[in-house]
Amino acid sequence: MTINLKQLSKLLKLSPTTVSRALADYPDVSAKTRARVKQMAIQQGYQPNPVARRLQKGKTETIGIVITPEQNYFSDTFFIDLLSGISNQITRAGYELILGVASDEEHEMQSMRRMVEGKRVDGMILTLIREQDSRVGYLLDRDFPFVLYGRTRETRPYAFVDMDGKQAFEKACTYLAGLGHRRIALLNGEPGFMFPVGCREGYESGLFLSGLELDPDLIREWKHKDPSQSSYRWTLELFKNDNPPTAILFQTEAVNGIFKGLDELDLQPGKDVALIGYDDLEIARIHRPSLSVLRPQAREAGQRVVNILMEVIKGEDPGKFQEIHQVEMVIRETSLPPS
Amino acid sequence: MTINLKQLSKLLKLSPTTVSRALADYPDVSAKTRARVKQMAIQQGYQPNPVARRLQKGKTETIGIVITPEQNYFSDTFFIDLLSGISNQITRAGYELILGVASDEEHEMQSMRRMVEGKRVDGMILTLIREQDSRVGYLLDRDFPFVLYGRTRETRPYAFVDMDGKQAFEKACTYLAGLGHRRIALLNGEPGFMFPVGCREGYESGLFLSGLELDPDLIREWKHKDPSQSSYRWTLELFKNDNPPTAILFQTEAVNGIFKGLDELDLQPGKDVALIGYDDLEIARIHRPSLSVLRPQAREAGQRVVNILMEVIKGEDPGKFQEIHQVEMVIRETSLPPS
DNA sequence: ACACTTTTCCAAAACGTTTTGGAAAAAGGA
DNA sequence: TCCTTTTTCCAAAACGTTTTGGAAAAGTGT
Repeated sequence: MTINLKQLSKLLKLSPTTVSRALADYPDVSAKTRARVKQMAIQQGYQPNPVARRLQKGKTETIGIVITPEQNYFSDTFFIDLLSGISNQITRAGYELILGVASDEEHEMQSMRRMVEGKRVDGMILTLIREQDSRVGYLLDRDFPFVLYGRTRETRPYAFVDMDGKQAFEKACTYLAGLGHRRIALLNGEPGFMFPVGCREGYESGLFLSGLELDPDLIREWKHKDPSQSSYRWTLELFKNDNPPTAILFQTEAVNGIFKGLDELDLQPGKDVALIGYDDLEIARIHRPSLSVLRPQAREAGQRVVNILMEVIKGEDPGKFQEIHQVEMVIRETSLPPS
Repeated sequence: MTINLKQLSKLLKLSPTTVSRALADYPDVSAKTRARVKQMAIQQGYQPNPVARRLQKGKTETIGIVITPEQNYFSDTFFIDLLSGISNQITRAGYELILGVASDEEHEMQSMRRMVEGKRVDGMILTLIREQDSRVGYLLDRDFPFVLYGRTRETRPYAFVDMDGKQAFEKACTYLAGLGHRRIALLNGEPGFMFPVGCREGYESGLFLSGLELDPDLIREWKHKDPSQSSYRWTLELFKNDNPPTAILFQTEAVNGIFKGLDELDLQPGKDVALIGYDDLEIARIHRPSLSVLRPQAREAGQRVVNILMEVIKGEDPGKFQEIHQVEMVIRETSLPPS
């Protein structure tokens, strides 16, 4: 069951060299012996020891990722889809995915340093990127392969895959304006992180394209640590306004607080206030009325991240890989014209 | 930055042997040279190459885990807490955690086999255990180290850490009965998985201890794939009963459906129907009224799982490690006497 | 000064692969 | 047949550690 190369080669009366090369389809081994070797390998259940191969090849065949639960990472189906795409693609490449779980920014860095400086990975995948992200500088400084899911403020070239949050929010905003909405609010993600930046740009651009004024009173942010709580409070405040909104754009993650706030104000989602969320979580589909959403293709993005990282590890110029993926809009029941 | 043992030993004018042993605190190297070696190692930023060490030691220093997103794994803060405990303890031991993401039972097995037969891990951690779980038989058959979070139906001894779901539901049930509830319903997890078994046992035992009759009409199950949808429907059915319940026990994961159902029936949670959920998720804390819950200590459990796995890997008898952890009850606002 | 013990160090082997640099065998060309 | 080319194989080295089994040096007691 746990036969190794030497034993296998003895069984075949061949040298380990030839067996190794036969299995790797080198041209300098005859078709006949190659077939014989492969058959015996299968019969004996031979699997090359990955640790030995890694040592010889000078690669760990391993990719690292660090997640931070406190930032509400996993309440989001979106992230598990991303992770699923990442994991499957890594497996397909014969690599391993090692996971770190860090409670805060400091431990996040610490976990990454262990992987990088401890020679435990060939490359890193970074998610939930901040506007100023020390991880990016760290990796660029030591020329270590990595790919971002997201973007950051950094002048040096680096590889990333990002969703076009700007275009998505612009689309949602003009759509609502097209329905006749004139007061559109934005409940945006926590400042400091990068993804709300695009959302806001798209929102502003959408307003502009629709000939609407931007009203700072209609913009709020929710906290990562408790999306529901903060969005609940912001929703209540929003409607204290003399001239309250008739529509809200937001990240779906924060929807529970909005629903709760609207409920308390006796406003019906979809009827009294139009809603479009960013991310197609379970709650969006099962809620009545069902929630119109912007739907990023997380799985596909995860696969792209891995494919790009493999290229970067091979030595390709990271600056060549900067992808911005389109986001689909799914119209359901909460995006009606104003009443 | 990436100095190796040979170079370091040359710098110190010592043999690699001595340097290696100095760093590992062997007694056969003098205190003076040990200090000298350690200082130089730090100064040069020497980190032993883990791949080389693994090859020599014949260990991968790696633990595997496979998760399945479709079973709604991550909507549950509980699981990320468990994973957090696991990850941190593994890091503390100098090991790595490799993650597989599988879409279904078949890929779950496939992912595990790759890890085990491909010699990629020293041990496995299994979660979300089924009553008949092929993974357990597979690992027992080849005598491969593993620890379950949960239990299964298997006569051979194996190591596990489990929550005392039975005791928890018994406690919750007798508590509600003590408040005067006579009709207590159970909305339980999907059959086939092991954890609902304990919940039901505890429920039945709690009824018995309180002198209450068991009414099969008050028991329902929700589906893993869409907890909210199925629990919503069951809730509606539950109250079609001539003699409807005044209290419901359930896994917190399914709470959204219950809230929605009660809302539709114009029943107020906590007031018209007492509720106690299993798992202290975010929604339980932020909902108004806040949800009374049974709170398992997921983080601690994760740490125990790892510590036990390390012992099993060392060769200890797995049968010695069978832990059942108590579950705390947190009384909030949804566990009042019947009105 | 001698034998004996303890301390301190190290050369060589081992872990299981892949790669390098040939060498032997077979095939091809005259 | 003999020389050349191509095909097929393999011995040895290498990857960077840890462990094994001493050997040299230093200390101890007489």
